[in-house]
Amino acid sequence: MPDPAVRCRFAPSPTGYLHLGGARTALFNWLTARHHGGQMLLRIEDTDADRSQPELVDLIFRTLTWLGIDWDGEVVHQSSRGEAHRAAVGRLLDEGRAYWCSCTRDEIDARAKERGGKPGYDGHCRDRGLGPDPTHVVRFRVPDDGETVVRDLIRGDVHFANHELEDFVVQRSNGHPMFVMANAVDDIDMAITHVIRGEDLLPATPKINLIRAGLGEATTPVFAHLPLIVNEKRQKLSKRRDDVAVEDYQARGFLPEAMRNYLATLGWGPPDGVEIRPIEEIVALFRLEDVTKSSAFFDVKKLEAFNGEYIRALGLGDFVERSLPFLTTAFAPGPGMVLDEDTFVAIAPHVQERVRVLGEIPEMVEFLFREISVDGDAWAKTMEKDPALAVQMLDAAIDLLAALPDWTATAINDAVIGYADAREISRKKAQAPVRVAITGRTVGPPLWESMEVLGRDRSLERLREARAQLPA
RNA sequence: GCCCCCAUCGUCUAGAGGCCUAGGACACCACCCUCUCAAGGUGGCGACACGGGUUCAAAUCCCGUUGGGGGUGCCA
Repeated sequence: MPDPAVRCRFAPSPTGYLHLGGARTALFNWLTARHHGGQMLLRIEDTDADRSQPELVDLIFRTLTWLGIDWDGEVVHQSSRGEAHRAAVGRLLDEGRAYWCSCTRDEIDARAKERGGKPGYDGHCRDRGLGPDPTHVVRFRVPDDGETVVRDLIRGDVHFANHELEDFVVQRSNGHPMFVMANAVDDIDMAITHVIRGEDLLPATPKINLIRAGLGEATTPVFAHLPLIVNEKRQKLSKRRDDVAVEDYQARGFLPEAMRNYLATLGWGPPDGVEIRPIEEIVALFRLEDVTKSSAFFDVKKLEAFNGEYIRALGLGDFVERSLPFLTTAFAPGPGMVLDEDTFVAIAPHVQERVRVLGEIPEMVEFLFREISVDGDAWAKTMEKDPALAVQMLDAAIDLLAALPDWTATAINDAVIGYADAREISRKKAQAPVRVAITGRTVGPPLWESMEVLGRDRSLERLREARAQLPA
């Protein structure tokens, strides 16, 4: 049911392009916000100055927009909230919830090794009464006893024993807040009601709740830790190993609505089982409570199937418009290259039902826009395997088509197929040499339509060229 | 090591104790259609990880085992 009080946020850190996992997180936040008629906010988590790149922020905005994920209000840049973060750390310090620490990583590790057992911080500086220093960090004093509970809409209550949590750093020695600190403070100030993010953040959540409580915040937001999107080895998608940049999928010719629709099925399914459907319906049906618990494999094959359906559902004009950028990229002006939009429009209906991604289009229609180079395998399979038949069909086609009164696909079909049928040559075999002569390939759009679009002169020219390369 | 999460066809999922002989989608296979390739149509293959409980009844609840994953930074 609608609840306009719902406030979600997507909080990427600009350390790279938008990746699949981030896009899915953004989408589920957006679906939740729109489902309830609440707010979808954006926050850039750029507290790690060394790793954040401002120019990547714009790319993230563009990619979200491409996916049709919009947001409300001003984007919050975490880097501009230093004052609020420092004030919060100060409050923790004043109230004895946090303390200054001078320990280096090496010292911490050395002590851990010495005492054996669990690695991690031992609370060495807890009661040393240290003050600010350019080399000191601030650590949160985690209670020794009790437990911290994370209420998660997807996973139920998750319990963490406080003694398992070490005194974690909330402020770096350079004065910048750590992720959990900035995250907790900003979520409070932005009045976030639903924190929807990847499951990898679940172990950090008790720290955030501890900070909230330490800051005197009586409530916690509703958490929803989404199942991870994994690769074929069932590992979390990684930028190094896997193809995760959403921009790359855009460049390959995936439609944003197909991508968005597919992403919605990763960890969620509509009650009626209808997977491919308008986003409005998904918004209406989506419920965080229904999100799956286990990780989901990103299956490009299935994405392609979705994309193919979306492409076929496009109106012709829309299809052409979306295809053009891929054609102009592939068919950059040059010698022997003429990209004629009308020509593409003529063949487009046949192309539309044959591609799964728009990036496949140039290869399929290349023969219309420049001189062909016959594929070696194609030539061998059709011309060299049965030269007699190839010669017969090519000669027949040249004669019949030169004399054809009307240059239409139907007329071409009747002439060539009529010839083949009369001589009991299988249609499949009869068209093969002609196809290779015309397109240079064994597969492609319907041949007769292709020839109609190519035109009589160019078609005959190619047939004669191919014929010339075969024995007399 | 320790903490946490997860476990239904190859994959994404439906399933909230009897509607399950476990449904759908993608993939795969076969056939039909057909000028190639697609698209479309029809059919097929294919799963409740294992072991204990609870119950008249368990894919569904509980416990354990096994397996997988995530986390364990002055990254986020």
